[in-house]
Amino acid sequence: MRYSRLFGRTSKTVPSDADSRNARLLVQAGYVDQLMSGVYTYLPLGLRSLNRIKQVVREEMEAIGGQEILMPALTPREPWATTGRWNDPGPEVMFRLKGRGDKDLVLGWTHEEIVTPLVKRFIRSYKDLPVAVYQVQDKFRNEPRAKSGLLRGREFSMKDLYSFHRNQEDLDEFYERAKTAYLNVYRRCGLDAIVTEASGGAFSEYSHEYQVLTENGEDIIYYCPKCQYAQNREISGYRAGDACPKCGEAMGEGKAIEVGNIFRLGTRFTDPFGVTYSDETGKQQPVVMGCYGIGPSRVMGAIVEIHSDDRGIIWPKQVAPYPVQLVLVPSKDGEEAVRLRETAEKLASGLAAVGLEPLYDDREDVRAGEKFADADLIGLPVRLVVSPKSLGAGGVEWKLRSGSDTEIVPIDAVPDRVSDFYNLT
RNA sequence: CGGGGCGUAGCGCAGUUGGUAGCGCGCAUCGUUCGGGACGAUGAGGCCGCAGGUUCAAGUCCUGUCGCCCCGACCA
Repeated sequence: MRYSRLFGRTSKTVPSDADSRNARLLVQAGYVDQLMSGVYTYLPLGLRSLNRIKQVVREEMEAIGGQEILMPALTPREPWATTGRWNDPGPEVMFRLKGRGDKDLVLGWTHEEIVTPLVKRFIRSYKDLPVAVYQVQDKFRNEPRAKSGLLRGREFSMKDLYSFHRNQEDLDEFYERAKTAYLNVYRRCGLDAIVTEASGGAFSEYSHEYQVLTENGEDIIYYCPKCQYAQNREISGYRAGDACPKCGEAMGEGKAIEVGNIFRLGTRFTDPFGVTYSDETGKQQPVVMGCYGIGPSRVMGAIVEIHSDDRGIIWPKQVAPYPVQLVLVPSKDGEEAVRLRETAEKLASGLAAVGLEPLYDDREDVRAGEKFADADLIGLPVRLVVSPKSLGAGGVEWKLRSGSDTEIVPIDAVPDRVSDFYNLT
């Protein structure tokens, strides 16, 4: 992608209302644009990162047998009335609107009420179980107070997976696999998530939240630095320094952002919709259910909160919008300028040819300093510089965003070098 | 929903006791610069959030309203 043609731009200043770190950096670097409180447009760079996060999520969901579907965001009142959620939580959370004929409609804020009747249509026998379906979709929640950039929006991206089982044991077994899959997602996204016991609502003793420690978090958790056991303060009687119940180590207290939540729902939703199956004896049995949520947009915000410095974002490899920022440093010497440009163009297409299309800063009228500042702000993991200096030294300059060392790499060796860097993961 | 702050050019801001709007950045053109956000010159860009009111006259005073941010309460 030629930077000169990229829709969206970096800015030296940032809107005064973008106060959280992720909002400030993502707006300043041209990843997102705020439409209203808690609602953002994803610009090309932002959408690419968001899509890469979603891709990681999809791969891990598929790995545990999840099958992707897409349910509507526009839903009718009836199923919400069936489960009682039309009135509780009601309009405090739901966006409601009227359709033709004064019909009550709800914008999807979660999808148990939609997926459960859906699954009922296809479940007859124990042979149809277990089944797990998921979707990646924008959710709408009428937050009393949207805040902190992508961390708490009124429209936000959500992956919600629902699993259906013949009994509690089967749910438990799947639940454990989901727990692991979730940790894989966060690890691949560069987040160090802690599985945290949290309120289970009416359905189970606990749910599990995935919490990432950061000063900008909204939750307080107590966690064991040794064995990683953790509880959310909302259910916890612990205090900082208390002995971990699992290993005895002193527990820590920290602010954290919740990047996922998994629940054993039991028959909370399958009962009201009458979802049953025939067991081996032909007897009808209730279907047991679990649900599992990750917010890719919130994950994106959390990544920026954590992986950034005073100059900009520092993307983890897996979720960077492009693998490489290729910087062409302009030259005053006409002949040399042509040579530099040819080298950079060739390198850009060479990288693209092996699936590593760079963000290529081809701007002619911008000085090196500004290009470097933009590269730091945008935060791609690898920066390659084609300049009189680098060519004089026999190649292009290689630098990681996360470090300060530079080295000269021969031009022909660059695609392999970048490729190796990304294959390590 | 309580408390607080703020709405003036794309962004950041100034605007005095009321007299019809300015600075910086950015943008356009030209020249000089050229590896860490350069400099000079010229220029374009405004429903002063919106609606009422007071006044000869409102960015400025009054009332209302909408929006944004922060702290609470609540929540993936």
